[in-house]
Parts: sequence; C-alpha cells; structure tokens
Amino acid sequence: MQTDMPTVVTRFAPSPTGFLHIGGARTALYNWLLARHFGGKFLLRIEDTDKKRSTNEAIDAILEGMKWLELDWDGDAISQAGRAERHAEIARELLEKGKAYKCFATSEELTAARDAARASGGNFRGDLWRDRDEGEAPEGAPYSIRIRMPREGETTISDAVQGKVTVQNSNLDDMIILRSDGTPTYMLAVVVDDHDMGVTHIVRGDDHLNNAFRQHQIYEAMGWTPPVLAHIPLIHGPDGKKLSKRHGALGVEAYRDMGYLPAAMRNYLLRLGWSHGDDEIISTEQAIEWFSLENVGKGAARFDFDKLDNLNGHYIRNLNPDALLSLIRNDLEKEVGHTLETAEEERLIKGLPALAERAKRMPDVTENASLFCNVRPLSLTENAAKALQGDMPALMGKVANELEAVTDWEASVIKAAIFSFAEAEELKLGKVMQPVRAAVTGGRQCGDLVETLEILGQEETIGRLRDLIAA
RNA sequence: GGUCCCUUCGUCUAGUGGCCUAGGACGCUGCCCUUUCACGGCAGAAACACGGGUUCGAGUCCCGUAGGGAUCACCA
Repeated sequence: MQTDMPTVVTRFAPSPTGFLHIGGARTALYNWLLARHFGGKFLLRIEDTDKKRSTNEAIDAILEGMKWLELDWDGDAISQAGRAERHAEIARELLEKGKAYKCFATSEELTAARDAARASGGNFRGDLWRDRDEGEAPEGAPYSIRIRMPREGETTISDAVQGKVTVQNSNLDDMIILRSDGTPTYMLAVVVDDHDMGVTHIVRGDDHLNNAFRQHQIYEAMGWTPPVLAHIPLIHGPDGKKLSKRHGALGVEAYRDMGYLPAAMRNYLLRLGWSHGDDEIISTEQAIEWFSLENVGKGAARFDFDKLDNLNGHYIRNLNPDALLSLIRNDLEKEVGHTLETAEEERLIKGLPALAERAKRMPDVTENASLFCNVRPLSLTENAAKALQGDMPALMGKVANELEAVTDWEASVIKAAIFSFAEAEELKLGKVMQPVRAAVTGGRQCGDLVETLEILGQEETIGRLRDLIAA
C-alpha cells in the first residue's frame, strides 16, 4: 500500500562507544523533529560494527539518554552488527558487478603507500590492487574488498544544510567495504542499512560530510536512490574549542543530574543551530510544527550554560506544584533525613511555586524547599546568622509572643500583627521583617514572608523564632 | 600536508540585494518594582573577520586573504 509508506523516515545512528553526548542529543532531536513534523518514522540504529569498542553499558546509556530527553523512536532499536550477513551479501554483489575488487595488500604495504602519498602532498587512495589480477596473490592469502571508485569527473551532493558540495572523484579513495575477516565496515553498513530501512533523510554531524561523497558512490554502484542529506555543524565548548571527553563533553545524564529539565534541554538544543525568527521559548509541540532543515545554521555553535540556565528556569517556573514535588522528593528527603509527612507535603505544594520562581536548576528548588519541612532547629546561613546577632534573639522572642496571640493564622492577620508590633516598638518594618525572615527561613530564599509564615503554620513559625533564644 | 566545510554583538541567533541608523534572546550595566532573592518592566553598552570586485545600491552575490573546524583506519 502506498498509503502506509511514510514519506519521511529518519534515523539516529550512534555508535555505542560512550554516553549520549550533547552533540548526539541534538542530532537525535533534529531527526526526531523532522520525522514528527512530517508524520514519518524516526528509527534508532546502534552502529556496533566495531565489536572491540562497543559496549552494552554504552548502549544502555544512549537508550536511557534518549528516554530522558523523551525522544521516542519507532520500532525496536536495530543492531547494525546483527545485519552483517546482509552487508557482506552486498559487498559480494558489488564484487560480481565489478564495482569492487579484492585487495590482498598487507597492512605494512598499506601504511607505506599511505605515508608516501602524504609525503608527496597527494591523497592516499588505497588502490594497490585496483588493477592487479587476483591470480598474483599468494594461494589462500586473506583479502579485503574495496570499492572501485570512479576516477574521472566529480561527485556533487546537495546537502539540505550545506548546499551543493562538490569533490573531484580523483580524490576519492577505494575504501574497504568488507574486511578480510568478512565483516563489513561502517562505510558499507550505513549505506545498506539506510537503504534497507527506507531512510529518506539523514541528519548527522558535519564530521560526516566527507564520508557523504564516498557513501554516495555506493548508492551509485548499487543503483539506489540516495536519501536527503543534512550535515549539521558540531557543537563546541564554551571556550570555542571542540568538545571532547576530556573537555566538557558530558553525557545527557550529567545534565539531568545538574538539575536540567528535558523540556529545557530540548528547547536549548533546538535553538543551538536552528531558529524560527526571534522565537526563543519554543514548546516541543511548536517545534514539531515549525521544524525545517532550511533553518538550520551552518556555523558551529558554542555551548552556553547561562542561556540553558535561563531557559531551565522558565521551564521550572511552569511546572505545577505536584510535578515539582515529585521531582525533588528524593533529594529533599535525603536532605531533611526523613520521609515527608503529610503536613510537610501540604506546605510544599503551597510553597513550591514561589521557590520555582527563583530557581535556575532543580537543586535550587530542593535546597530552599527544606524550609517547609520540620527540621528544628533550622540551620542558618552565614548571612542569616549575621542578621540575628546581638539583641535580635530577644526581639524574635517578642515577635513570637505577638504571633502566639494570633487566633486566625492567615496572611492578612499575620501581617497586621507584625505591622502593629513594629509600630509599637517604634521599629521600621524592615527591621522586624528582615530578622524574622532570617530566623524562619534560615537564609533560604522564598517568596512573600507573610505568606511563607502562613504556609509554615503558627506552631512551626513560633518554634523557629524561639529556637533562637534557646540557642 | 591533501580534500571539504564554516565566519553578524562576549554567547545563541534574525537577516535570502533596498524595510538595516543591523532586530531578538542570554549574559553584562543602570533604573523601577520590593519585607530577602528572584520574576517582571524600562533604559544602555555591545557585531556584519579583512581586502577586492559585481550592482544605482551588499550583512546579503563573486573572488582572494586571514582565522576556525572536519576528515584523510581492515574506527564509527
């Protein structure tokens, strides 16, 4: 049926040699958005043809990263290694067609040829056996299979991001497509898999741009239609240098642990290299509707934590109290040392929005949230302690007495009580509010003080005030 | 070194030959709001890498230079 044939099929094809880093995450996001935009399919393929470097831990980390970012793929993740037989079959077909040939060169010969080519300022093409008869090879000698690249003319690819890019065919090397042990190389495997999986659009890092020409020739040799290519620029570190494991390249789970929200991450990554006019805050739904390869930038982008923080703050603020609580629950309970009681939960639900207003990363919320828990005596920050020096404890004791007389524990009443107290003591309002804030929050940030007192409850408020005298 | 790609405020970017006295966002500075810190509001400093063309007119097109990057494995 034509109708159930998706018009757009994209894929994300990471090699499982490490975690899902930020560049990979963005590549995955763009592929995902493109597929969702067109109502097509987004496939996941693990490029594990290099068994020596691939690990199951890495596969798990990548899958976990994708799930955390909420990028769902269609169908099961495909193992490239599991398709080796099919790849070898294509290699043999190419051989039969005369589009590939056997290479009996030893690694020493290859290295020597490579060094010579480089020394003469030329290009190594690996073609030692291109024009030799295989009968010249020793009986039973191992051989790899190399593709026979055209030597005349040029190859042009129309990249959706980079535009038309042309390279002279004389620069193309007769790369190995099947190793002497019979396993396929990446160069062959990608092409065969993308073709077999019906991939229509390949979005990947521009470190693959040079490979595109080489792979293009496999499509040509097989008579297959090449997919649309989009090579997106790489992401650099804050200092403009390339991201590497030693240099700021973190797995997405590291961002999760730092307290970034998946939605913020997606929004940030989306804008890092793609734009839609002046829009900055873009929901995932909106992104799906707007996403297009045409608006992907060509220049490499630097990763900027300040902007990510700003965006993250926005998404934290938009979380509802219940979601917020469930996100911080674990860490908060660890911090206060006990399972949250119902009364504490109730306070948190009321108090969390004000904290979210002030947060950039989730730990900002968690740290301040302990103020709504039963932890007495409350630990004081340096500034809070300073604000409570001298005769402040005594003053707080008086405030406590004043608040104890309040029969209707409600913000307006509490406020009136504090106001009249300040007036009676002939103190400026700030002179009372400031120490009360310090005493009750211990220096933690929160919103309106009086409202905070209301949420905290009369008993806890007075207790915290009197703890000062006791201490 | 060969090949290929890239280049607008500090950063992410808008800009597809006249709408650009180059716009937005983050960050930064100042002010306002204010019971802390934020949020929010207002104002401000801040960029077309350089040099040649093409054109009546160039950030936008072409060439060169410089700078940055990618790649050159029986890795992916």
